[in-house]
Amino acid sequence: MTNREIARTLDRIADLLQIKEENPFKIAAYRKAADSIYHLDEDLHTIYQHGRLDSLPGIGKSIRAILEELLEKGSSEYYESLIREIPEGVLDFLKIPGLGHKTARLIYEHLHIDNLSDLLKAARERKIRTVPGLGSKMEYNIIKGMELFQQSDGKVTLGLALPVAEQFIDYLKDSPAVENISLTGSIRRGKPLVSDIDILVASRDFTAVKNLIRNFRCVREIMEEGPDFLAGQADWGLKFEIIMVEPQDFYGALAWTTGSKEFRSRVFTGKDPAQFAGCSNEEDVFRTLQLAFIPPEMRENKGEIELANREDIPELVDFTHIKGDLHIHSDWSDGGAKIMETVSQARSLGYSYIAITDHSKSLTISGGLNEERLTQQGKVIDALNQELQDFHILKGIEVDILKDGSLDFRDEILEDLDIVIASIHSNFKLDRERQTDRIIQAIKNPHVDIIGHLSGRLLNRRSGYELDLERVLEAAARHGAALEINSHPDRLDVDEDTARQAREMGIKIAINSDAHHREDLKLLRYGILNARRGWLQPEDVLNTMEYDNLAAYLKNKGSR
DNA sequence: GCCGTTTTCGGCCCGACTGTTTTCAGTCG
Repeated sequence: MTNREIARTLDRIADLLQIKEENPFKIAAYRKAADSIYHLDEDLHTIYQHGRLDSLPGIGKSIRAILEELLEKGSSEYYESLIREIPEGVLDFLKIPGLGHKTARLIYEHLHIDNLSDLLKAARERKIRTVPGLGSKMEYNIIKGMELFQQSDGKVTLGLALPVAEQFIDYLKDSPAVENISLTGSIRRGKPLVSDIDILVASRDFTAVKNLIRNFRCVREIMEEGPDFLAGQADWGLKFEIIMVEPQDFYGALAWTTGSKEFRSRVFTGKDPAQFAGCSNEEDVFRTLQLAFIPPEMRENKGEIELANREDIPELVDFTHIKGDLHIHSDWSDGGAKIMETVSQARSLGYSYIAITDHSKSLTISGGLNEERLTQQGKVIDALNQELQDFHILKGIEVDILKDGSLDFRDEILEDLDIVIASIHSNFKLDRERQTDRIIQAIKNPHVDIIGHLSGRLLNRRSGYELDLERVLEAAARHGAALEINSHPDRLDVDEDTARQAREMGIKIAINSDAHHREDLKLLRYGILNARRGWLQPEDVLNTMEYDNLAAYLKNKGSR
């Protein structure tokens, strides 16, 4: 089992205990342990083999025993015993927004429903209201929640699919039967939600490749097989398809399979695949097509083909352009890492600066900083900056935008900071007009440099709040506020279309990790994919600036 | 269930919103 799967099992234990109304602190202990394992940057198997499970925070005697069982056998007796009491299907109820553990238990006990489709049926038949304490609103809630589900159409986040896809590639690439290998399809284009993992393999021995795949530990089931492909289900229920081609056909096939349906039909219709035989890279393929090379993320038929015809494809931002990360939490609020741990991680990524932007006081659950703690933190950062060579820590805050659009700190406090991100973390359900006014008021504050995760969406879980995007972008452009691409793969917010529109309006974008743990800094890769899908170029992105330029830019912001 | 530069027992992030109440419990962030 991977770290993420083990973390998920612990989380499910916590959910089951919560449905059983066990001691809340015991539940919290399982959640903490799950979180701790989820954010490890080392394989739990390795830690176990070195006898270091005890050293992990939040792992004591009981949970360690469960981990050992999971690592050795892939299952846990404790977990099995819990799902004998509460069927696993009841856990799915929790995916419905507004339906929590208590309600899940009530529905299961009174109606004996243990799966989502029966739940939907009961809601439609108005049976939910027969449960004491539940009413028609919950029925509406369930029906609405299921709609969101069905909209996602079985798609999963890139954050879930990409690591598994990369495990496939790591596993296959070293085999002598595999001469070349690449992601392809929507996952290669970096779409935030993908329906499956597509991988293209160049080989002279398809049988050998198929056997490799069948024996891969991430593969659960082979569902379909053809002469040159194998499709099935991997860990997490992820669908995959491995396509095999002869080595000389690899790059032609790669270009052919990467683009969206619309892109492919415009670029490849009527073309003979044989004409790409022997291409030694994708640039060759595009040359044969008499087009400038189009980066995979752009291949959506949204105007890029016209640009390629004119040899006018822009240079897109990539990781090598990134000089720092401007949205990072530390253990001063709800982050898991000390500031210096984050600094060392940032340095290993080649950055020359970071901004520490913890939560502000209203977000009590996340340990938001009050004025006093913020000042203390500022002094600590000043001292660290004295010691650091060739690296800078910006003093910042992710300040809450309150319900009325005012900020959680007075201007005099914000003024002293190097960088201010303003974000919404409450009152998601204001009407469009009020929500828009609220954000615009924050944008107008001269100390606000960046608006964090503008839409508030959580992919596959929650749609964003009601907003008049046009008005917000106009205000951002007028007042010189930047927008964030929050790189967390569950957010990717702003989305690619908004990023592209912002770019066209001259609004700067900051590609931020919103890291809460050391290794979360690496989530920036998702934000960069999103930025590239929005056609962003290095000069559009705030954190491609060298430190001195950025510092000057931020300093001038207030006077613009 | 975990943890301890006060502690091996007694603590452990909390406040707002909402729907279902008939004075509050459940959910969320």
